[in-house]
Order: sequence, then C-alpha cells, then structure tokens
Amino acid sequence: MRLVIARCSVDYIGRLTAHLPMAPRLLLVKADGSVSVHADDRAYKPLNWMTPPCSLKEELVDGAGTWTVTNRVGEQLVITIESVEHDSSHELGVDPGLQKDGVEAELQRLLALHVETFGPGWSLVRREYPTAIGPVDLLCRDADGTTVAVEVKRRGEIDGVEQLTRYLELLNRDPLLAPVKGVFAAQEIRPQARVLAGDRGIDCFTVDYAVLKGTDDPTQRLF
Amino acid sequence: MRLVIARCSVDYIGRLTAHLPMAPRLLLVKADGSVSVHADDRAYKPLNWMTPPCSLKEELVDGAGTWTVTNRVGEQLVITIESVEHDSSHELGVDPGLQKDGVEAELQRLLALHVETFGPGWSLVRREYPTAIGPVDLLCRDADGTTVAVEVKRRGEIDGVEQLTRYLELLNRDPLLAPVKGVFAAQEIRPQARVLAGDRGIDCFTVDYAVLKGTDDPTQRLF
DNA sequence: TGATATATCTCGAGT
DNA sequence: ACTCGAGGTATATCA
Repeated sequence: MRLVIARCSVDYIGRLTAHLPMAPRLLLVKADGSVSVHADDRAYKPLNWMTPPCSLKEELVDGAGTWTVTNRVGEQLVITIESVEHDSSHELGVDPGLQKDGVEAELQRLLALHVETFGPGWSLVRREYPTAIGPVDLLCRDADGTTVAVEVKRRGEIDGVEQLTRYLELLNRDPLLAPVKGVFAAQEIRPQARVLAGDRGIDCFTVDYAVLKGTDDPTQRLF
Repeated sequence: MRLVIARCSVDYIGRLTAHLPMAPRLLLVKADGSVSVHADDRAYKPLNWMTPPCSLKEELVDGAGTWTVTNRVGEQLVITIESVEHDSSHELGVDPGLQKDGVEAELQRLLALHVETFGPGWSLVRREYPTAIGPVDLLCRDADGTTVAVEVKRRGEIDGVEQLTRYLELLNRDPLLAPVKGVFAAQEIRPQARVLAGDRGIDCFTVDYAVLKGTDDPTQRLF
C-alpha cells in the first residue's frame, strides 16, 4: 500500500473520458495494482481510478512528471504530477476478510425454516426448487394445499417481479403443480414493484428481519 | 485528509452486521467526516466504511484503543486499534471536480440529433415521449412512416428489453400510433438481452459512440 | 422529500 | 472468459 499526497491533474480515457484539473489529492496504490485518486470528500469513492489488472508506469524527475496506468482493454489513467507532499509505503499483508450477516441468503434460510410466517398451515415443498430457467427460492403449499412459488429479495424491485412471473408461467404448465400462486417477499418493496405484482396477481409480503431472526434465536424468545 | 496505518479489528452494526478480525489496515478519514477501512486489495472499495454525515469519537491511550463512528440513523462502525504504524494529516482544500463525457444522457442526445443512424428516412417524433408508465427515450418514424419506440442504454441488459416491451404494449393500444415497432439501442448488448429482444420482435442496434460523436463534432469530419 | 434510473458501478459465484 | 445477481450499493434526477 503506497500513499502519495501530490498536486496533480488527471485524465481518464476508457469507457468514458474524464478530466480533473490540477489540485492536491491523495494517490492510493494498492498491492493488487489498483490506483485511485481521492479528494477530501465523496466518502470512499475516488474521483478517478483504475481497477486491476493494470500496470503503472512512473516517469518522474524531481518529483514532477506523469504516472500512466494502463489496463488490459487499453483504458488509460494519466496522472500529471506537479509536486509531491508525501510519499510512503506500507506492508499490510493479506487481509483475513469480512464476515457478513443479514443478506438475502440468510433471509431465504430463515423463511425456509419458518414458512408459517406467510400464514397458518403453510408448508415447505422445497428450497431452491429447480426449473429450466433457474431455481425458485421457495416452493410451498398454503393451508388449502395450493402450490405457491415465493421469490425472496432483500429489496423488492420490478425485475424481481418479472423473474417471479417467468417462474409462474413455467410452473403453471406443469399439471402436477398447477395452479401455482406467487408471493413476492422482501424486507422492503418498491411501489412500482408492488403495482406490477398486483397487476400480475402476485401477493406481496414484507419481511421483518428482526422478528424472523428473533424467531430463530432461542435467546430472543419470550416464551 | 488523515491517513492512519494501524493494526485493528472492525465491527459494523447497521443495515447488516459485519466483523473484521485484527490485521494491519489503512484508515482513511476525509474532511467530509467519512471514515473508510482499506485492505491492500479490492481496488478502491473499502472493507468497511461510514458515509457522512457521521461523527468520530477517538478513545486512545498510547496509540491503542477504539474509534467509534456513528451516523444519524444509529449505525455504528467500531474500530479497535492495537497499534499505529503511521498517522499523518494533509490539507487538500476543495476539489475543482470532475468533467465526464460519454454517459447515457449523452448517447441519447446524440442519437436524437442523428436518428438517421438507425436508417435512411428516419425522423424523430419526440425525445422523452411521455407515457403513463414513464418516458420513452426516443419516439421515431422510419422511412415507411411506421412509429418506432427506441430504448437507449449504455449497456443493453434484459431489464431494458422488459422496459421497452412494456412501453410497446402500452403504445400499441393507441390507435393513432399503432402499430409501433421497437428498437433496443446500446453501445453493448448482452447476449441474453439480444435473445429476449428477438423473441419479442424487437430490433437490436449497436451504437458506435466514436462514430456518433464524430458525426456531432465538426473537427472530426473528413468532408 | 420520495421514487426512479444510472454507474468507468464493484464484487462474487457459477458455468 | 463470460454471465448473472446482489450490494450497507451510492448518486443524480425528477416528481
């Protein structure tokens, strides 16, 4: 990891072209080869960058000159350096990595364990029920024994409804399953997704992650 | 802009929970208040971060202790620091900012100016033609006078085809416009989008940005 | 302010 | 290598 504070201008020529006038900035060079140009705002997003794999060519005399960063597809990041205020390198080693919790896979796992969340008498036929166009998140039966395909998302948007629609179309061609109803389940469902779902006869179900998690965690139970 | 290289572990509790074991990392504190934790890979993306507005509370003794970063909605980033290898601050000032060129809006503007790109005799009816479910990027007429709805994307994916399909369904209900054909125009069209478009009777058109740009720029013309 | 569409999206998994 | 789906997406635009 190399940290350089320098007055520089930057030109990117690739998927778009972009230009940054001369100003003091942070140049961050990581061990993976990536180069990013940061201002003192925009949170973690750099003004300009190049993702690996790429190569850095430095042409400097007395701290002034250019860095040229090039990737495989010929995109270029040209950094023109006027002066350098700071330049240090640090050995960090490989990071042990991040453990996450609360994403879609977890949501699907919890709902599979507690299909009664959708209503009394519901049962799970199968999680990741395979079809020709991909697996249906949850295939269930409701209290009446009607087959229900459930699409689980963390955030419910229009394309999730389209996806479920395609599954339903396919599943309803199977006489052993038909008629198959649809449920669109997410922690948050966008209005336009809700409208489209209604139009397609699909029920929307908002999942309360905290409650579901509590149901799963014996230490959280009140009884 | 403050740069700290330190051995630290990190816990994030917010939209999800995440944990990072103890390891050497870069802690980047910007003037906007943002804090990001970087490893020596993952290009410009930090392992963990907090976006402004947020506040940083440092509780350190002899370089060891904790940083607690809290935002308005109560999300927390807790950084436990074991040792500090480097700590420097730099005054960068306000950045003059980035000039971009070549994004979707530009593509749509250029195509609106040069609908003959799609074929001889084409004319523009209207850019951003309003419908109940949103604006159609370009409404045109081809050489035969047939109405054509054009959906413009930088990268053509399946949801763009779905979107255009919905527009066509709607537009074809209007007896003044029907029959309306569809064209899906993008700099790059994904194979599955191309297949779906074919299935729906929608033509695909790959846009050469350089040529289109050249058509627009008198200095680039050869004649 | 809320909803919608874009992004040099980035990143990871699967084929 | 390519495709596909998810993201603490973030960010800009528009109603």
